[in-house]
Amino acid sequence: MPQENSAAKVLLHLKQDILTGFFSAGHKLKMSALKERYQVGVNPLREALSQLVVMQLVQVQDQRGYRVCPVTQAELIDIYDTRAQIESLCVELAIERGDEAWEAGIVAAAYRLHSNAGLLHADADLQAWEQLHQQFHYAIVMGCGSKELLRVRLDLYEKASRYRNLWLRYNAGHDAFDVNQREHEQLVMAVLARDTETAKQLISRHILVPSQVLRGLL
Amino acid sequence: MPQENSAAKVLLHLKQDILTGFFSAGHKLKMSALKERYQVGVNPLREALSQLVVMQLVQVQDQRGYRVCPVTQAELIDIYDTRAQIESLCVELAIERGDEAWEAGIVAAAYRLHSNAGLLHADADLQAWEQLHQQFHYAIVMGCGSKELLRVRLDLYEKASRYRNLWLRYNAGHDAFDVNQREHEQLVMAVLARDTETAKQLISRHILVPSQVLRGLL
DNA sequence: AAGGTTTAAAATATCGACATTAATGTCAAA
DNA sequence: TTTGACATTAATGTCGATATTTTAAACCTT
Repeated sequence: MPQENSAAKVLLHLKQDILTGFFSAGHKLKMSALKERYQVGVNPLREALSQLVVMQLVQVQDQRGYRVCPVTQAELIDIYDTRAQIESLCVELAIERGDEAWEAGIVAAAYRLHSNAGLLHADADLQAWEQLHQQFHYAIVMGCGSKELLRVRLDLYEKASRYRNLWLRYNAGHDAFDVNQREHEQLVMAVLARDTETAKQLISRHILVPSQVLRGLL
Repeated sequence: MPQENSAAKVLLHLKQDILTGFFSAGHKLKMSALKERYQVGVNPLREALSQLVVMQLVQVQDQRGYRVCPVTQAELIDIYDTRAQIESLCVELAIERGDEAWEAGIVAAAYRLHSNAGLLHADADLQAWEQLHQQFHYAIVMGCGSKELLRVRLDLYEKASRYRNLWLRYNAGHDAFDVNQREHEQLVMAVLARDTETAKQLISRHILVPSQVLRGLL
């Protein structure tokens, strides 16, 4: 059994706690509290925190410890705009480079997402739906075939998660999701038809709409 | 005087040592050797190494320590292709959004780069030229106005540095630089004329040419 | 009472040491 | 000679302790 070092375990847990909002933006991350919560010493904690600093989820002030990066409206807009640009780029390249297996993957992921639309109405499984949603969009962009580009995309996705989690709570039970479903269908059609321009416009809007909702919340 | 913690100092130094090739690809990074070289204990070292793992410059094998990420031709191609895409995107947005101050900055940076072309023939100052080169391209892309996009671009630039340093040594004294100079002039003209398509093609080629030279070296 | 200074408390950053795990070398048996 | 098991060596990962720095609280001065 590959028992990974405790810094890695703490990293995953702490990252989740930040992305889900358990530790809210600007919150001071005291060593004593973190030691208590994750049951590890200071050194693994500092390793995990150092990594989160690189991911820009945590700030470090010298000799003054760590705190969760604050969220701002300017950053929200920037992240979502950039995500829209990067995702568009991925879609463009995927349409250019994708093969038949890629097409099949998209159809399969779209089917799974559509089948489980019911998850949206029960708050408990919102995260499960989000995972299917994520897998659907990944099925499309993976066709670009570039590990680096997909990594950039994932970084931005995770950075946006803190904001998105707000949006998910806000929209639970709202009908914004119906619009969402239609957008997915249109996107699949445009992508499979290799209609680059339409697909790029659709994916861009798909990402930017929640951002506009969120602006009102900050 | 803001005496930053030693992990941060080690990070900068170690990063340079990896990017410049002092620690070559695949090299095992033993704690004892690093302690000796940077004059610090294991904990600051582990912090710095953790951060480099996130930056994908260092790999960690559990209970088997750290080693410099290997370089492969596949990664080289992917990084440079992605850089070309991202830089094109930055240029496109910059042309769309840039103002007069942005234009002035480009002209100034181009002038400085052109004036110091002599640095190319003396090996000692190759890094100085590279810095001017970097500032020139930054002057162009900064017009896009997106911190996130510029950060992505910087990440890729740094990841490419290991490969680029090979290229710089290989090309020292060669006439590939003359071509380089002409490319810069053309790029400035296209950008200032707000000719998006030409500018994108030029910047893409500008990035991809060294990559093709490097393929032969790996 | 307001403001600045000193003192006490808490938190952080680093080191040294220890337990655990992997790598290396040795030796016997096939 | 090669192979496999065992012992030795080396390196990693973690914790507790310490020195330094920041934060706060109390105190004195005006």
